[in-house]
Amino acid sequence: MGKIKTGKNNSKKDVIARKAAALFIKKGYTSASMRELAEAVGVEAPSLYNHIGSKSEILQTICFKIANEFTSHLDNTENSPVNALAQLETIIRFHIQMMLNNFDEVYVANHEWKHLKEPFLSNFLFQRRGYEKRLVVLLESGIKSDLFKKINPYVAVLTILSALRGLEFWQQHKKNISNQQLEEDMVNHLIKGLIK
Amino acid sequence: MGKIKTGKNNSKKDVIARKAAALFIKKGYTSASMRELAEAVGVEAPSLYNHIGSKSEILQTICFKIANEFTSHLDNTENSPVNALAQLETIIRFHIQMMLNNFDEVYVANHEWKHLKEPFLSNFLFQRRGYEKRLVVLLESGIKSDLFKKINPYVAVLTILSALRGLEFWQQHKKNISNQQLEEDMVNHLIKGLIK
DNA sequence: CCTACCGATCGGTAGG
DNA sequence: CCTACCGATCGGTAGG
Repeated sequence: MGKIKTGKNNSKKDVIARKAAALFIKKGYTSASMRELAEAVGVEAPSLYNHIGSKSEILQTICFKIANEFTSHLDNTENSPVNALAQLETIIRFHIQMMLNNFDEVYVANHEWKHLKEPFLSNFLFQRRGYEKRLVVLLESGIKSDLFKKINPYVAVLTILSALRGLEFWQQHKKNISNQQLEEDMVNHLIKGLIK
Repeated sequence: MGKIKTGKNNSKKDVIARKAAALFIKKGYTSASMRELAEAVGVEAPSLYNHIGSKSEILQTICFKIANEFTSHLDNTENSPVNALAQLETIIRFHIQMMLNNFDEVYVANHEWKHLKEPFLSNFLFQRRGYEKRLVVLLESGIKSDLFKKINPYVAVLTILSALRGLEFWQQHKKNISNQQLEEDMVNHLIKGLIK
């Protein structure tokens, strides 16, 4: 009875999604052709359409899956009974873990959302903007509580989110440093700075 | 004799380059068609080829112009007689100024280099990698001089470069804060951290 | 700088 | 899941 699988993670649709994410990273959404994707999956191009609706549907699935994971983690964090500094640290660590453990999908969501079709494009941007605004509120509350410096909270959120996004470039260096140390050093830098 | 112009900044080739950068941002290199570019310039598509060699040549010009500006600024900074902290601050401020003043071209160089053709792709990555390595050396020297914490220098460089790149997203907020203050807050955050 | 047009490739469908 | 194929669009050329 080898047919019973652990969840749906090995269905053809999931294989297509995984191969698509890798291909979108390598070539970009527009340059990645359905024929190339079919070859990676091991079928002819028209056969893909037995499992998916369209090329853009694949992109939508990836982008919103990731966006929803970040949003729901933020929901949980905001409801936790710790102060703004501890909440911010939790969020930073979550971003680092997402980058390290879901690299392909996070990368695609960060880089290829531009190619979403309406209304998905507007929905995605709306959701991302909402996420950023909630982080700004968190920073503001930390400033008011005298936990943080009197810095512009928009600039701080931009700086933090951008630095975290930069973990995309980490693959190259992976060998020289453990994920654990990477996380500690980055959290430390973003919160406490560079100077002794 | 109104034909004498200030430099070559208004030649048709420059107009094409500027419109192309804006179009590459909006649609991505692959999705931006030469027909759209022609329309933005105000000619028919085949006429573009009287001024440029190919679509990919436009991308090459943009990417290497920006890469060379960063590299030559780093050359100058390394030769200046100040310590590692002051050098790092100078570099950070230069990145911020480049993002604010040459937004379109920096954005294209950061996002669309993937579509460069060989050998340009390899050259570009080699140059960028060299730039990053020189920053790592600068960080290491600052750590040895006890100016900086004992943090992993690769992580610190990644964090700083990524945060600076994130100024791409700044356009939206521009109204609420001056460029001057943006620069001070970001320099402050990246060097001294967030905590009081 | 234009009109006319080329071969290549695209996402996707028909039909079995 | 395949073969056969569609209309649309691409970057670029010929020729004037």
